[in-house]
Amino acid sequence: MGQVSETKPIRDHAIGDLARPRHEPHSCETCDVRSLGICVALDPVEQARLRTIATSRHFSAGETIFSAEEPVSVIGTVVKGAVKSYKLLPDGRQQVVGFLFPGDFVGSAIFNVNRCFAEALSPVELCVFPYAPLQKLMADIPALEHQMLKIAHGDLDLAQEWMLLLGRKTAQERVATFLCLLFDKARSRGYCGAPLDLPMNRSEIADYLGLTIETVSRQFSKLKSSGIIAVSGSHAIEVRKPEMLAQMAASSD
Amino acid sequence: MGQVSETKPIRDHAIGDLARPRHEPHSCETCDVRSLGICVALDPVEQARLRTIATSRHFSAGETIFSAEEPVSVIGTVVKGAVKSYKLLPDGRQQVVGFLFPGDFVGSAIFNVNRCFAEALSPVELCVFPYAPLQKLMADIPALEHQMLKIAHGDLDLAQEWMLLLGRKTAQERVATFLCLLFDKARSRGYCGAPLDLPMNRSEIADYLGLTIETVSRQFSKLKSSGIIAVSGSHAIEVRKPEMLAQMAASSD
DNA sequence: CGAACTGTTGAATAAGGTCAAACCAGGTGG
DNA sequence: CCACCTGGTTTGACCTTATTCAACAGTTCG
Repeated sequence: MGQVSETKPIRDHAIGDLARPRHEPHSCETCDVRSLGICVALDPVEQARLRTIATSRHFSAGETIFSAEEPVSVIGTVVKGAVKSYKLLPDGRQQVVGFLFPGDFVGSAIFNVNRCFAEALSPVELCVFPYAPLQKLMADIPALEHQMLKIAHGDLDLAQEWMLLLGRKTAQERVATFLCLLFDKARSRGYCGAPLDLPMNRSEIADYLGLTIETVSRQFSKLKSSGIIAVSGSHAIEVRKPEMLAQMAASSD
Repeated sequence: MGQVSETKPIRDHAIGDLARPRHEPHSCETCDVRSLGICVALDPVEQARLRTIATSRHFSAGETIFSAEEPVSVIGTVVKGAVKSYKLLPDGRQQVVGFLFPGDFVGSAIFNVNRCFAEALSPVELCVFPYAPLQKLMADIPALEHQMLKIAHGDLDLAQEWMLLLGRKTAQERVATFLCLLFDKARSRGYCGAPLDLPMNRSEIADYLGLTIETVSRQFSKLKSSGIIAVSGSHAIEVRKPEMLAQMAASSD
């Protein structure tokens, strides 16, 4: 062991954080992710209050959104793009603890120091809530805090499900589980049948699954040659036999 | 891979659940774990309200407290003993997602179906809150819900830290991290210097660390022969060189 | 068009798993 | 009180899976 996946080659320019303009968020009425995440649970009045503190922030692909051990700077909902959340070992070994998509919540409203890193995988738009005002709103709006609790428990269950994957599944099962997860997520958000778009590269998949890029690549090749998936250009994947994939996810072959 | 640790040999008699008497909890004033868990955040009046719905339940060593996929039956605080929380794969492979000690919260107040299993490792006393009344209290007492949120975020961070361990650490680092965790926990609760008591067996440690019993045993032997720990009877461990252990936890050797 | 990545494939290696035997401690019963 | 049994634990020999190392192919972009 000791698989160090070279941490970020070029795409890291977390400078200009102060200079970056903070826009008003796009109107909540037209927001794509209003039906997801934090807003679902709020009535229109509460939603309006939340909106008064919200700002929109953009991050370019590869940019660090926040780092572990630093004071919490960003809390909010992903509106566009994809984010990876990860932890590091002193020697650089990396574990991705989650990929976040539109509607997902990023950052912790509870701790005041970040426990993990977050990086934009593609151009990302975030609907951000500043720390102190959010605290106040959480204290004021029970539905908001309750929704946060729901999200936290969902995340916890997902993390524990991933512990099962990392601790007990084979490489084949891990890759199958990963693709199933993406497939199901896409389907639940109105997947039309077109190939899935993987916003992360092989190295990031490997760091999510506790494997090396080579092993991930080999497993993809296997799935491809058995006709379960079709790959075009390594970032677009079409799931041809979802049932077989689901079956492989739990019991190897 | 495919390490199946024989699931519970004899110690499982989850019968008599209905017949089991539910006692009034011991007085909160004398409760050992009042300063931990859910109660810390509450003022005396709130604590009293929580007490009115609390009952005390006992489980014998090896008894199943609840099972995944079943309606939530038990939510509460561990008062005495130790609990393991775990997930299973269809073929019986097991991943322990957490060991719970006095003061820790067991069960989810958010889902209505259990996402994992819980089993008593030793005779356990739980301070249990029935589902519906707890929901009501959570809605009524903001401090209670906020405390739950804090706990959930703490658990989430721990789970993600464990993902890092399971995905990226070597066997040696895993065992060292595990012992450090127990050692730190013991110290934070007034550890006197006596040997640590491990309420779980090697198989359960293995299922927590994503290893086999043999590997765990070998790593223990290594630590023993290098004088970092001293073992007496396989359930009592004395940490002789905490600094070295801590160092091994992050970077192998 | 070529440099620089990113991804794929192959061969060799090592970490940890599997299988099996020995060991040990705690409980039982003579 | 001690021999015996039994389940958990340790240790050893061997094997498998995934990693490592290395070469090659495909993309992307200046």
